[in-house]
Amino acid sequence: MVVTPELLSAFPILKPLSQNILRQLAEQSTLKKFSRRGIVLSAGEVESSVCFLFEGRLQGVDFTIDGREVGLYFVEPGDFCGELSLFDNDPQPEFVIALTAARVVYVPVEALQDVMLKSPDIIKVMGERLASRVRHMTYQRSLLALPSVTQRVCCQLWLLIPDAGHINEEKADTEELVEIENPPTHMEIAIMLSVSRETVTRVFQTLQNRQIVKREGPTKLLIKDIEALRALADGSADLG
Amino acid sequence: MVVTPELLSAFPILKPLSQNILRQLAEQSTLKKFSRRGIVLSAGEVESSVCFLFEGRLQGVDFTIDGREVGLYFVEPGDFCGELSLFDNDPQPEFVIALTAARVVYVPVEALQDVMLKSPDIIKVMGERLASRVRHMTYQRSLLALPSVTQRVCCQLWLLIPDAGHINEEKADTEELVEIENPPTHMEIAIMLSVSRETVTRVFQTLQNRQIVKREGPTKLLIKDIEALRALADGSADLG
DNA sequence: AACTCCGCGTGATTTCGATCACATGAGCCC
DNA sequence: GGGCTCATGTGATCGAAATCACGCGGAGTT
Repeated sequence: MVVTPELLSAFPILKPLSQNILRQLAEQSTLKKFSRRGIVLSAGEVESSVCFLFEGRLQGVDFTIDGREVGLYFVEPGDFCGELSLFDNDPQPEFVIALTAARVVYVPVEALQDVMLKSPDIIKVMGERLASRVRHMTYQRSLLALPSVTQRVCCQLWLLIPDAGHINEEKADTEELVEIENPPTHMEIAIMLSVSRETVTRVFQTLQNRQIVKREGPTKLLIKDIEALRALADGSADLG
Repeated sequence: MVVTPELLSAFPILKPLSQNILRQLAEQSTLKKFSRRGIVLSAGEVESSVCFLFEGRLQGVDFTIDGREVGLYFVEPGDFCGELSLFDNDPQPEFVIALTAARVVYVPVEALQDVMLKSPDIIKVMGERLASRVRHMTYQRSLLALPSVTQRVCCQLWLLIPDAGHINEEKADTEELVEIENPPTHMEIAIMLSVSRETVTRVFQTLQNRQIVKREGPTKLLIKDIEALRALADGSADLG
């Protein structure tokens, strides 16, 4: 499908580029639609693209030697994935699959590399992005060392809250209702944390009993008590 | 202590740089010695350096919310760490500590960034390096999902074998004795895999009973049966 | 409407590894 | 040498979560 420069400029990372460059990129890009479980990027792929997510949610997944699925990260709209191939020529290391119906813009790496050569800004931004990815993986790794599975699940849930960072500042309105659209399934959370699906279900069950979260239809999860969730996530409370 | 351009050129990543640039870098660099458990880099540090390891072994470590130590990666001589600060201005995310006595060259990020501006080669190499770090973290993450702790330990041990990659090719001489100098302690391996120190000890005990590995003095670990170790690592065998 | 698949919910059982509590022995520093 | 600390070795106990097994209901399909 046709990709317009306007579509590309919807992505923060591409926004600063000139109209000219955007047009050039757009020409080489394609828009693909995926339904749930669709494979956006395959591991081992040689000719690769950077995938900009327009709509939906993706998950990077890997597999252990014995075939277990491992969740690595989530991709939210406005963000992208597959950027590793910009930096080296090795194949894509992990799979990226669609968790919900999704629309993805594929930009060939070569096209983007050309742009990077011309505008050092983008190099810088891509470098920052990769660094941020490392930081994020480090944090995610430390989650796995938490002794309490409940705490792991609550931390992960916390990460799913839209711009969780800014919530700290406004302690006043803790009553604010936060919601997560199209939350990952229990299974998808489970593989992020290397716990069983049943365990995640049981944690969610308890959270609902305690009025901390609430399902609002099949596509929405309501966080009714942010403070309680934060306390569970940072370990100052537990579901004894 | 004084750093000479020759010392810097011992590092593969700096080797391609011109004598001029090396001299310039050397002027701003310092050499520090550490004894076991010394802190090479602190998390949260603002003014940071890239640390080139000349001798010894380092470990990147993080801590969970509840204070548990988490092992992230090992650094071998010729390699470096702390490179994240080259890409963004955020503080160093994890600690790096010396596992053995070590000699480390500190190169201030600003100096290295100047060099990067002038020679795009280095940018490229640093980008590749960061990408490789992501790949490595991804692999390490998938280790944590292995159901068998024995397998986890054997995989980690496999990663410690000097250039483990090339062993695949020479299947002929599987009798070759491989050795690991100054192997990490059981505790250091344990935190990499989020298992208890005792469990690591027990796995090693079994490996020694089966004549797969052998301690050779306090500073050397002998791999007596590479094939057996590989089989345990890839799951085609287990320590029933 | 009947069928199927998939995500969720829940109990019973079991097992593996954490934890605790030691012992032992090798450097190391006065 | 004597007394540190630190790495390793080992047994006993216990508990939390994996696994197994199943029910239930909603969404999509034919």
